[in-house]
Amino acid sequence: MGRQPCCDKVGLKKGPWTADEDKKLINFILTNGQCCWRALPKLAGLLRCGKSCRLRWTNYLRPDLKRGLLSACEEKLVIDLHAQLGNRWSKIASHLPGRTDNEIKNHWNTHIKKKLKKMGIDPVTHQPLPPPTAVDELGATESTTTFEQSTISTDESNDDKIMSPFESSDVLLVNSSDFCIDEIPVMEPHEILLPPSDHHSPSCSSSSSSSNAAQSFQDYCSEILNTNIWDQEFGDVFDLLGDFNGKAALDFESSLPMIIGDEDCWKFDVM
DNA sequence: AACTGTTACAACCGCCCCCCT
DNA sequence: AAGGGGGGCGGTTGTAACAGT
Repeated sequence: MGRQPCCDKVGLKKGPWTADEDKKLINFILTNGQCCWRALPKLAGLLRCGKSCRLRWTNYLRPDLKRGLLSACEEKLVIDLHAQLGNRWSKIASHLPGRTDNEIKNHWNTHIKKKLKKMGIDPVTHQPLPPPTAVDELGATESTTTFEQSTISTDESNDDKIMSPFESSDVLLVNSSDFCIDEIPVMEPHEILLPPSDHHSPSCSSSSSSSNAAQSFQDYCSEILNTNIWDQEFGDVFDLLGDFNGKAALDFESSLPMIIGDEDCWKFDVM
């Protein structure tokens, strides 16, 4: 009855990952690349289920992740994309390189929802909220409107028809090979390119040329593993990775915007 | 200083989709 | 064409950190 669990949960560890587990996971992927997640924990010597490993890697350990709060421009983009895509966080994340669906979802639930409500905008429908009723003021009712009830279709087949907010006179820089989280390739460690380690600029700051950014993941991880980073904040470590360093662009597939650049390049009036 | 409430986010759960056989 | 398995996705939970009293 029902489907088998993704793994035999007996004896498997749950909860927060330790530095040692992280190290094992990174070491394994560094050596072997991403392979079958189900088999990975055993091969890597981890008492975790494959799913947990995948999540840990994609949401936290992946070297191309940006850390820290979403910038104002990213936030605007998220709101705009949410208006068009609804809660399809992975789709939204694919337009923000270095951000994960989980991160965006969390940020939406903890920050943006409240901001929109304060502004009198329904975070579900993106329409102006009706004036609060007495019942609302007692906090007894929460909006029960679902995204499906809104005017925006969530039908997958309509993805192509999504209106770009940048249809007018915006200058768009388009690069079809731009990184897209939705399409994380199975990479060998040597295929992962990183910015130089002296790149410490904060998010959305103007930053230096990326032309010298080629450093293999292998080199990078070796550096990390040799410098006892496991005693440090992970954020400090992956800050080495810097941030994206280019322009805002239009994603070919969906005609939706995606950030590939710094804030100065963000010329779109999203709201 | 101690306690309580709130916030933020990492991690888990279960369903769904897609690919392979 | 059907069934099964792996991976992806969105919703939810747990908990640490922080703020307020």
